[in-house]
Amino acid sequence: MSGFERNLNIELVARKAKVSTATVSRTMNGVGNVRPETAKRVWDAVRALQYHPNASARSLGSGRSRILGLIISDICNPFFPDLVKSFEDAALACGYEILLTNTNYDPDRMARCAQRMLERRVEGVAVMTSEMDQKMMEELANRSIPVVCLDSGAVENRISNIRVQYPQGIAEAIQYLYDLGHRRIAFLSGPANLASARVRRSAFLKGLRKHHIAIEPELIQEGNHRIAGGEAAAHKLLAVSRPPTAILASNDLTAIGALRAIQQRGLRVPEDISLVGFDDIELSQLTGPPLTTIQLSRTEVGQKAFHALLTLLQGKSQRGEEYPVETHLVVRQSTGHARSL
Amino acid sequence: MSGFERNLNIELVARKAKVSTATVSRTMNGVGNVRPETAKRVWDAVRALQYHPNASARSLGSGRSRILGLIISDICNPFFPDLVKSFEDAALACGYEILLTNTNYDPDRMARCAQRMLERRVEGVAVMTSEMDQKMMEELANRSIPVVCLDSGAVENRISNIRVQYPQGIAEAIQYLYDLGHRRIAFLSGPANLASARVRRSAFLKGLRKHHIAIEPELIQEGNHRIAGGEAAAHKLLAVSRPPTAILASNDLTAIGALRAIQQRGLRVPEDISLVGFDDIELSQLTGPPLTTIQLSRTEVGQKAFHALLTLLQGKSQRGEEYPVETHLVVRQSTGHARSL
DNA sequence: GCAGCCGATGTAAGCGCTTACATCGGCTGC
DNA sequence: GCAGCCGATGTAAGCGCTTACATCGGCTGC
Repeated sequence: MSGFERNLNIELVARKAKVSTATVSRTMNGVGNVRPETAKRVWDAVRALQYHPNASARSLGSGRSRILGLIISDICNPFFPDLVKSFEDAALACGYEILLTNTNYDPDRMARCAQRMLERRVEGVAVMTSEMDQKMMEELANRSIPVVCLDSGAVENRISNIRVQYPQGIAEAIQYLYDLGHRRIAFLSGPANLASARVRRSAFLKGLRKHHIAIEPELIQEGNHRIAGGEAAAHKLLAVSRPPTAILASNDLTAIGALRAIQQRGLRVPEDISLVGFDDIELSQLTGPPLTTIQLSRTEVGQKAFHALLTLLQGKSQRGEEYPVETHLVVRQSTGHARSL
Repeated sequence: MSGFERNLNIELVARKAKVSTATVSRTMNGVGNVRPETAKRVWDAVRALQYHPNASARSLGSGRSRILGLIISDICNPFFPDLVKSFEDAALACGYEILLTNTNYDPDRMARCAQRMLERRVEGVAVMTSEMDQKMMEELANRSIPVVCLDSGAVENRISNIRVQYPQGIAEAIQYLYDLGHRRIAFLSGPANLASARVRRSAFLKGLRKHHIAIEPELIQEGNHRIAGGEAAAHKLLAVSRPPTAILASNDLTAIGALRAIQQRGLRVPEDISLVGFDDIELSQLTGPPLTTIQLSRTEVGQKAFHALLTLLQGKSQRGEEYPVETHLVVRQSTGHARSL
């Protein structure tokens, strides 16, 4: 109830339980052999004093932080909360704390994130953002810290990769639009400097080629993966001489922006124009009309990222691995037959 | 490039810079007097070795963790990301790390969150969720750790409170609906066990009384602050003998659920029924029609929470304070004149 | 010319844990 | 009956920092 006399540490607990600090430590950590009666005395003392071991001292003493780093771009981007949650839940269940940092799409801030990770001596890092920092990767490698990336380059020693199967879902979507009679299919890409945006774009181009549809540069516009960017890009798309009958967007926010632009021009979705998003964020079910989109499970990404890290940590394999995450078309109401021309 | 010889610690740096560890520490922390030439030698060594001080050792040595705890319910609830981001940005700018934990609306998990905070020796905690844990509050008080709550009870020693001015925005909304001719105004409340939901509800009742509108129990239904709950509650509301002409919802997700229910029944918003949400999450701009709602700035909440904590930490005032956050009606397209009966 | 001060730096204890190693009974097995 | 083992516990060093205190010149001011 009242204040504590000086510092509540393991020694106070040991004194109260009439054992040594080693026994307190062993009891609380469940290592070594402790007589049940002794353990009870220790736990009683812990409870009576409301003792919580100092995590810093624990890390320092054991040489293990039990912390995993999770780097994302921006928690306000609806892509991330699910991912963070699933990663965190999995990590907590295995006794790891997590250090979550946001890069805000800013290289300087990414460097700061990396520094914080290093200072905290994280045991592994999941880099769920494209802005990879080369210096950081080196420093992590120097310290033998395992890393899991998202859609990054090659798998290496202690570097695994979560590979989203973009082409799969995008091929499905194009096939679906093709079957509905669409031949003029536009693409609203993400920012060109974003790796995952580039992959989506090239998967789109590949899909078109497969159906022998000529690629018209004016039917590809660049957004920024945000609503406003999608809206602006869609307006450009709709202003061309022969507008598309269907639009595939690089992510759902872009698609939502496009939806707005289309409706602003007095056109209807899907009667006048079909629209397909990407990601399947919760929002995409709530638009009018609900969005047909390519589903990418963020929960799966988060869980796989954690397990990839855990595998590396447990040293089961020194070498990193690829972890594929599938994508699938989810048909809702923003797509329909191509308007006969 | 290659692996390090054993452990890279402050002593290695001191050796390389030909100074004592104290001088390295002083240089890196910018305390005490260090000759510029000496400081340069130190920084050169730090860079050359890619040295990052061990945060645990730092905490232990200095007795200060420089960590602030932030407890929220669920990062996937769209209320929180903005709050987290603004809190975190403010904290980082002042040299604090943050420990973010989710209670998942679960008392057990809340207890675990509290334990993690205590083990990490956070210097202050922002509890941005209603599920307050009494035991936790006591333990924090025992350790003289400042706390900032959201919409909680009284201000006490080392406990400040962010008080959202619910009545203000709700009164505005009811006045607005009243002026549009609405007299049968329904309320979709949040879960009764949630403190902030109760405050919103009583502010609603007070608003009705002010306009001498009788309170009909059947026009108040309980949701759960999620879309599905709002949908179900709204269906009940629309099934009564004399349905309302306007609905005020306890949060935007509930309103969105209600919107769905209304449209499912072939009714139009706002022609047949007006709808007002609460919170002004980004989503509320994207529904069809965009939602009239009562705005509550999560960014402001996050920033004020941090500054409240900082004030307590700096010991400017031992006693906690109240920090009001205003709410305001934002008129969009989900509200209109009451249908003449 | 020298006492005294102050800036610059070093020494070493201490923070609160973990854990290798030591110790010490009591029991097992021949 | 006793060597040897093992379970239970304690001792104390060590983890990597910070910081109080000590030290040591050189300069200031009379």
